[in-house]
Parts: sequence; C-alpha cells; structure tokens
Amino acid sequence: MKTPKEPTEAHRNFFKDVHDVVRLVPAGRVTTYGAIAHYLGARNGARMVGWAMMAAHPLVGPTAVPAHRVINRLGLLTGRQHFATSTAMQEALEAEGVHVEDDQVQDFQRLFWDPSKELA
DNA sequence: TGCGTGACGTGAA
DNA sequence: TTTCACGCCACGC
Repeated sequence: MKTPKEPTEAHRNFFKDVHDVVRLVPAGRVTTYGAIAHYLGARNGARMVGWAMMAAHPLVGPTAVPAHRVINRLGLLTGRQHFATSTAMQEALEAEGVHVEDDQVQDFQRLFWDPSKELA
C-alpha cells in the first residue's frame, strides 16, 4: 500500500502532538523546535515542528498555540517574521517576563523548557 | 501523480 | 575553528 493514510492507530498527528506540547509550555518559559522534535521521537524533525507552528498560527482561543514561546536552538526568534507583526513575538515574550534583545532571548538557557525533561 | 518546499538541527569536511 | 551539506515528515501546488 503506497498510500498508508492510516497505517496504525498510532497515527500520531505530528502537528497535533506538537501543538499539545507547545500548549504545555508555561508562560515565561521557552522551548525549541529540536526539543519538541526530540520529545516526539523525531530527532531530525525539527523542521516539521516549525510547520506545525505555522499551521497553528490561525488557531486562537483554547486551541491557541504559544508559538512565540517556541524558538530555535540558538534562542533566536526565527519565526517572528511569520507573526502578525515583526515584533509580535518579542512583545509576547516580554509580556511574560522574558527579556528579548536583538531578537535573541536573554537567559534562554535558563528559561529553556524541555518537554522530555519537564513532562518526563 | 509526483516534486519541492519549509519557523531547524546535527554531522562532517 | 568555521562553514557546507544533508536529513526528517507533512503539506501545497
């Protein structure tokens, strides 16, 4: 079957899973694409995590995903360009107490929230 | 139907 | 040491 639309019940929607993990990120904390990807088992799936964010962009309300808390491994707000405004991501982080300077999260390593470690 | 793209990360040269 | 290239999965065209 070349079109395994449902290979098994374990058909874990990567997007759905990513959204769920990001939603668990507490305010004032930040995580990375790689951390989420690794938590999902996809060590190289960091790219797709970004896709999930973009797909979750239009989501609002209970399904809203704090994409502004998800940044790259370097602590840079790489996805800010996809937000409503170039500063929306930074504004949201600062509103939670996260200091952002030059599109880079200060004390990123300290505010880093690892799902596989916190949720473990 | 099939190919390329895409908010990244890691490994190797 | 820094830089280049590759790899992953899913979605869009």
